[in-house]
Amino acid sequence: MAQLLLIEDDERVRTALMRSLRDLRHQVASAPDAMTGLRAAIDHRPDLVVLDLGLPDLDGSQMLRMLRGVSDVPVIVATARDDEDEIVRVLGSGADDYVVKPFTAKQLDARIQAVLRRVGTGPAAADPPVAVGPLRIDPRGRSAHLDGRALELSPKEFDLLHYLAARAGEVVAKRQLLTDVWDLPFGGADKTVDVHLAWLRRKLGETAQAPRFLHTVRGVGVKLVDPAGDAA
Amino acid sequence: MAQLLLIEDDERVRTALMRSLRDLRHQVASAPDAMTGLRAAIDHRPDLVVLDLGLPDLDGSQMLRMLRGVSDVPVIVATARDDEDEIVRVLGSGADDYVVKPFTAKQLDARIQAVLRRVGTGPAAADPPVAVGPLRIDPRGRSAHLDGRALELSPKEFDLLHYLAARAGEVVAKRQLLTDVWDLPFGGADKTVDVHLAWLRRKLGETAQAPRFLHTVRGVGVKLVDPAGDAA
DNA sequence: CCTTCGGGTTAAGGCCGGGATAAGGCGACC
DNA sequence: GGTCGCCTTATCCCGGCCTTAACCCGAAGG
Repeated sequence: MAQLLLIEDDERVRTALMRSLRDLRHQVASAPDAMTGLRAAIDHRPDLVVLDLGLPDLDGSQMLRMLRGVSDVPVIVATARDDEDEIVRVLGSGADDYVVKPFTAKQLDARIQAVLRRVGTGPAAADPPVAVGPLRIDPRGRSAHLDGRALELSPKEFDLLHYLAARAGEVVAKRQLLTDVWDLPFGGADKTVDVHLAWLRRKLGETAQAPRFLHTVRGVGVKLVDPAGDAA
Repeated sequence: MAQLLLIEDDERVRTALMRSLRDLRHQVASAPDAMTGLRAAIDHRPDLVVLDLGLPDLDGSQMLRMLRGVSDVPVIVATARDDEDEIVRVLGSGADDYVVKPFTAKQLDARIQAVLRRVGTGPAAADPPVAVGPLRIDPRGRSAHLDGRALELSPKEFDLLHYLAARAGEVVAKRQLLTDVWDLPFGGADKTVDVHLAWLRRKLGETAQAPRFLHTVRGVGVKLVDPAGDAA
């Protein structure tokens, strides 16, 4: 959803984060050190930079100043330990937000969305409403309407519906839902997804036998389709 | 579907895998050791590298770092034994995924598809829809349409139809179908294929005596052809 | 002309994935 | 501290799907 630049020296963390952020629909470039990161920031013009503190070649505040010299791209810093002084210093140097390790990709994504919305730049700033046939979903207001009538959804139900609606027509595996919606990259029981789907179906006024939006694809997952559209 | 580089020292395994991966529509180059592999990675610029651990001349993590020095090509490592430490170490060194021997070509292909889709590079990232005459197949939504009308297919039926449609005009042996669609490289009864073909024919509105799409070639296998096209 | 073999079709049975409901735990809010 | 809503987990059930088997037909070959 947004062009990101990830500056992180630990290769393990870097590749894992890139992977997860791409799953969450971002375009991600990365750099292992400050100098490469600066060059990438100049070349790629990202919407936002995620900057790990404790880089080998430059300290965080210096790096921030150099970044700011290049552009006014918003920056989220990631700190290893919960060092209040450093956080204060870094926020004073122009960082827009911070996250403390360890954190999940979903948590970071939430910060990214918030920062982009606040600064009002980048594609993710919009977080646009989704419409699938008679179903309208407004992420900003966390409200959903079906045929003009408001749906009363629990938090998880809303997230699930939003996630599926944003990928309308595409089959999504339950495990994928557990990682992206539930933020459980490893554990978690598929059954939980089934239950929430059942609740959603009830509120959407449909049954599993006569689905309107939520079609289960046996052995694979579920997909949300426009009942009127031909494209399934 | 993608340009692969297979680095594997055991010649028997290497040739078998190359053959299977080519059956699954990949272009495969191979190398028997780390140094040849590095050169091939530089020369061929593959979309993805499949790297066997336990090469004679270099250990896995070293090899990974050198590969990463050459390019940011995604890597899937194949490990002989289920050594958790080694897997963790290797994933930390930048591998994108791993498979444990013994594995089937289909299992490896599934990993390849997943990795390419995740990193968003390579031709296989798309997993494009297939059209053969009036028959349209959408792998993302796992839906198939004939003359604009949706087909209700079971999971195996869909996989089978998709596999044949992606190879339209080409005769495929039943044994090949058992390995690539059923993932049964050794056992399995050809009859199962026959039964599924019969079901498919029924749903496609054709009979074996008057075939429209599915033509059996006695003693060899089946092929799916465009009824309108001259190419048979 | 008869045998053999590959393929087509239908039926039966077992397995497994998914639907539904209920109960329990947990945190939030009051 | 109490109450309420939400999420998770467990259990039961049902139905579809895949496999296997049996029988039939037609073609190829002796």
